Amino acid sequence: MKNKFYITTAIAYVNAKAHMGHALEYVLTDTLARYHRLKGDETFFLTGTDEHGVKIFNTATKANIDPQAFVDANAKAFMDLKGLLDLSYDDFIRTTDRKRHWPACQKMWKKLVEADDIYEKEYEGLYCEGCEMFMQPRDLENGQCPIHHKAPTVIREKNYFFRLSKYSAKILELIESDTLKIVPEQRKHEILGIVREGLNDVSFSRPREVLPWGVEVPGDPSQVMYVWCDALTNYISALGYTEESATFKKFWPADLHVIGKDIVRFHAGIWIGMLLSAKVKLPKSILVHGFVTHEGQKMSKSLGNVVDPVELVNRFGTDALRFYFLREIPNGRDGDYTEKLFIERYNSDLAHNLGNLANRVHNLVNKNQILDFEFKTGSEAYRQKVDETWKLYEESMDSHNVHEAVSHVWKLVDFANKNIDLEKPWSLIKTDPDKARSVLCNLLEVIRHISLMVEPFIPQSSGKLRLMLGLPPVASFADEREWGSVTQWHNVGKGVILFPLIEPPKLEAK
RNA sequence: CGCGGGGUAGAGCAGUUGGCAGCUCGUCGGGCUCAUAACCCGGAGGUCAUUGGUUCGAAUCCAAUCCCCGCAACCA
Repeated sequence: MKNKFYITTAIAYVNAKAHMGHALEYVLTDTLARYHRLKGDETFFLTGTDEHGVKIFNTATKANIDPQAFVDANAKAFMDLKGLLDLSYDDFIRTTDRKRHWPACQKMWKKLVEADDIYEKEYEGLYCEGCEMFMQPRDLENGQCPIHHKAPTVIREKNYFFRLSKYSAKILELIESDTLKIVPEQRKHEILGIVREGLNDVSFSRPREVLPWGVEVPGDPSQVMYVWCDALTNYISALGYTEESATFKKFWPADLHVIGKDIVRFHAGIWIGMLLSAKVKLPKSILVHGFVTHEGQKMSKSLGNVVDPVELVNRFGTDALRFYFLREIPNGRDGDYTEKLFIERYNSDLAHNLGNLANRVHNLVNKNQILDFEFKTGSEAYRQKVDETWKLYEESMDSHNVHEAVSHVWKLVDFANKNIDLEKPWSLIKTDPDKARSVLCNLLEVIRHISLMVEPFIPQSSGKLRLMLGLPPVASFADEREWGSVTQWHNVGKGVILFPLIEPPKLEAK
């Protein structure tokens, strides 16, 4: 019996290019998807783009570009990340997809109407023309917009509202009981606090004059769906919610939504409310990640300290960036990026610990012409360490704690480095070749296990490692998870430099 | 008294059924020489924010205080 695993990222708003936060989310999600695939779960990994809204419409028209052409170009930049970050998603959904996405949104809307959860309301708000958005009275300074120093105008408009308040108590219960699991725990507390105060009904549509770029409300061409019913529905529209396709039936509900800490309330609140109302099954859990700061500061255009993930990949490579995110950023918390730390982590963990380990073992095997040998039983101590690592690794990965899983694997790398030093195969070669052979076998075997465990983190490097070992790429854990499951070492390659050292930046560069 | 998170070695962090304070990086000393000036071993470095309490014993439980950071309707 095969388990299924459906995992999603949030869809990216395409009015700007991808930043570190997107990259972090994609890498984290990709790693979990890869893990589940190797584990044998039938896995579906979805990502996509959010392409509607006033902001995008205005940016495009100001630049004299057709909105669709504008989002096409921007969405492409996000799709290009697949290669750059080595992402393994199965599908990419765009909210401007009129064939797949729009009908699903409209079906969702109709379901909400059927449940009597959509009602019409005259909305009155303070609108700042400069900001092009509604403002809350508490945001104003002396009745004026603090940015544009102009009094906002009072605008009245017709909106459809979604009766989210009706589901407030139910949602609270779902989160408290972990029926909808929110990890890490810290984020669960945060959202519980918000839900306990009671969720309010939310505006679900706006007049077409103010929101011309979006999905039409069924039965009322004068109204366009506001972001919620449009964007959140992507998680099911891509699977084929509209026609209740086989894919939809197989993969929904989602096993895991991976999102940033700023949108927890929408996923744990509005999205769940919508599904309850439409009588669609609920996602099982939500994994919340933090933001990426730069030298301890929030990245922002105004501070001019934005780090471009694409540039980092070009400079240091895909796996270097993937590894940094996974190794350095603890579950759910904000992570800091500094170039110094990035290079340090890479040089120390990847180059010196893992890369050098693989290199020295392979060179010992090659130099001493013991390329072709058979693996007997191996050392009990090594076997135990590997088994123990697998257990911890799986525990961490199964609870979506990738950061912890990485650190377990690196303890195994340390173990190997320590033992090669204790057993000194380079001198055993001269005194006791058989013993040397068996030591090297144990080490190769450990490296093989490492190549399996790191595949979800750094797939390219895992592939190179396998090539060195003379083994095919990792296909699944099941085939190779046991100690000693590879018995013949015929094609052990030469030691190559897996991770070339990165020169630390010159001081004057700063 | 809005809600939530946190204050542990130079930096970044672990550490709740209370029991001699740990990890990574950096730093200092030693070892090894198979390897990417890598790897291994050892040392130095902390009044665990403050104050009081419970206890044979508290980073860990309780009370109070100080400080930092998120969130409070549409920026991952």
